[in-house]
Amino acid sequence: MTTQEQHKASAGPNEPQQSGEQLRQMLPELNTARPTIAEIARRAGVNKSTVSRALRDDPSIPQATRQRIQDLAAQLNYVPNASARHLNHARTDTIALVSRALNLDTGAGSADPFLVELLAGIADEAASHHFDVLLVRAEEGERELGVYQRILGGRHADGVILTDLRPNDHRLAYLCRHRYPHVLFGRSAEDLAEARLYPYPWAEVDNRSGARIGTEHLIGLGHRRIAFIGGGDTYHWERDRRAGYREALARANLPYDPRLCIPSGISQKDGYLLTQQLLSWEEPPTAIFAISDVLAVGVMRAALDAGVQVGPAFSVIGFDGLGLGSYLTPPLTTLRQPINEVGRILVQLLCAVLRGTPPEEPHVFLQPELIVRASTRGY
Amino acid sequence: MTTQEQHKASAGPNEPQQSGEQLRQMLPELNTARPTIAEIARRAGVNKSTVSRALRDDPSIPQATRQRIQDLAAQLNYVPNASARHLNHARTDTIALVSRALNLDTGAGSADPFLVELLAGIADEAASHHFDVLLVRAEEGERELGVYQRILGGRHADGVILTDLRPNDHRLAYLCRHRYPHVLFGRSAEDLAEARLYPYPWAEVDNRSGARIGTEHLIGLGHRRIAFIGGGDTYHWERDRRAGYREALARANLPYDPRLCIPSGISQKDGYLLTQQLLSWEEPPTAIFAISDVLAVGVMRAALDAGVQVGPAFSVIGFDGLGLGSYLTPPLTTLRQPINEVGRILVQLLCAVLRGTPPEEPHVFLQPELIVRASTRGY
DNA sequence: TAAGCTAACGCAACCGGTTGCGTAGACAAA
DNA sequence: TTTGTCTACGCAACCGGTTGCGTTAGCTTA
Repeated sequence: MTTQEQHKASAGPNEPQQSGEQLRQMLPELNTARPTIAEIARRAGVNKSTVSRALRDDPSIPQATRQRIQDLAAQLNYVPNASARHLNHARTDTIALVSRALNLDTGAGSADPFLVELLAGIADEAASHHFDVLLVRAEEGERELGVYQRILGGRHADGVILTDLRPNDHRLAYLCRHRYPHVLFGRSAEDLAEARLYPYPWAEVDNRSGARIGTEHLIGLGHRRIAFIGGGDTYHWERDRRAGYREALARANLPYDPRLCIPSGISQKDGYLLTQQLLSWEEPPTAIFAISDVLAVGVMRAALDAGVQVGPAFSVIGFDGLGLGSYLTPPLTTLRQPINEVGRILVQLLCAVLRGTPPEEPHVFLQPELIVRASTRGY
Repeated sequence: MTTQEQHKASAGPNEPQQSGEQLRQMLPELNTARPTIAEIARRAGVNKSTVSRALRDDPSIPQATRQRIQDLAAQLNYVPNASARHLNHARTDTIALVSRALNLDTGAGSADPFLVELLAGIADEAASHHFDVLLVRAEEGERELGVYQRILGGRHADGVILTDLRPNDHRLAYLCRHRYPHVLFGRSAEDLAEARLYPYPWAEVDNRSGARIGTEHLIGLGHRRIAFIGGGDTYHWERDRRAGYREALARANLPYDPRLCIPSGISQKDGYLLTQQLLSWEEPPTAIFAISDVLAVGVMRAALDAGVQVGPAFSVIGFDGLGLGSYLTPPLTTLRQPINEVGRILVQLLCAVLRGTPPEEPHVFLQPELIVRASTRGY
């Protein structure tokens, strides 16, 4: 319970007056007796197997009988029991998404806007493949692998989508060892010794190219002292974006100044504080590349508070393409990730693995799109 | 596929060169042969039933035997098959969340930031009750009820959480008729004829009180011509917020001017365009209550573009308490909804229903919290 | 030593579908 | 009438656990 005031329905306006006791008496028995195939068979005067076949439109059952049984089933509101079906087929037609963003204590502050977009893509594509989607919180430390054992070993799902990939991610070795079907959102095991033999597909947004393109955009505007704020060393996406930044500098023959490449947390507050520091330098940078839009928000607010006008002279660029970027003042230049698309593709790849027919091209790179707005271009 | 450029891994930098063909050969057989209880029984030289009991720490099995079997199971990496268990127990220990926000085409523009917070609360609480969470897209029209039939009738989940409640929501009657366990995020069937007999719990944020408090905040600042932008007539939350606005006016003996209460879509663009109109009036309102934070963003941008300073003289207030509100210029006064908390409570309520022991108080109102920022107060 | 009791475990049915195989019955051909 | 064929459907095992009840071995008690 939080400190939120919670009042009861009886105190609310115009609410029906129901106590828990009354409700307890009203609450119907749980509907435990749903019609089964055996029940339909009994009523139709045939064998279970005949019903099963009729419902699946097996041509060995004559059309008339089929129709009769189907009508009866519809009339009884029959729905096949998923567990029974799953048990037979040794499949559950379910895929799981494991995400850290579901944890309440990730320190990301408010919820990750990413996840919904990803989920929308996943849910949409999964539905069209007749798959259910299971949502699973990622655990950390000792219990991390236990999640996958429970979900895949226990057949809660047939396969799983991994996110938040790290270098030397030990989940990969574990999943391979147990032959648990999975796909990755994010680059795989290129740093594993057996990288070239890693057999599962992945899809990712090309973070390195995106960061390079963004940095080149700043360089093209004439900036020479470009700071890069953000990220730790934990996840691939952070490392890759930083690599893209350095790549752009190198291509432009600009020196890489480690003091300008600043590690940080992932909240807007980190962006705010670090930008304050940067602006207090004798010779501050003229542009800041924030590793995420959320960080960029803090960057821009710090500039605002310091009286620095964001635009061509002092440019800020973010990464992600979250909706909020266009509402900032000035609107934020950023690299938009096609998250929906990633979700769809991940499901397609995973379904292919589950069918045993991996796709022609198991490794999909999606290019982020540079969206130039006033935070670099001015009005 | 979008118009995004998609290139292949082989074109990416430093990527292992794997073709689909190679991968097809590498991809291990799906792990179909996981140990079963029968397998363990065979190896331990006992009966299936003994293994089953030993694994459940049944005291009728002597400690030594129990330990031996448990060790063997751990060594074989045994995980019980969920489908088999579910089939036995006539329970799946799974709850489903049905949400419109997962549809790609809801017209909401970018993804609903709500859902993640709600999901985080749900996932957290569900995990502590040992429940899985299934994510299901809401369908509309003809196929809407079919979703519930499939999920609950087919035993994909034991119960379901409904969102986006509407007046006369025919889903409620359907679920009651079939005795499908469910809880509501949002007010229930008070408009159903049998409202007082509706037996299922619900939890909701008190939208009416929130809107009233927000409006009273504006009135307290001296505003007399307060516009209310937003919402349609479809969902309870829209109607209730509007009702709260009117309630505050009535309590303050201010006239209700229908021209100031403007229906709209739910995107920031709607907020933008409607505010432009309002500002062009001969005698524009001095304050705007936007029905959601997203709309408020559009409102504030329109004011900015029109050269109207948002603050004490021209105040804007939103509703939701999304993280983005604090990043706006000026930061947005809003009513924060305790969404996480709602998620937790919904799960608690649903679990209670599934246990057959409904909670003492089945109807929970959570109060939104007024967060006053510079958009009404000034700097 | 036989009857009685309990601890320890096996047997088999069951959950709700699926499926390989067998067979009864209808009908045609010999 | 017998043999053969094909259609329409039944029988029973099976998926992987769970559970009520029965049985056996071992020990105590009369």
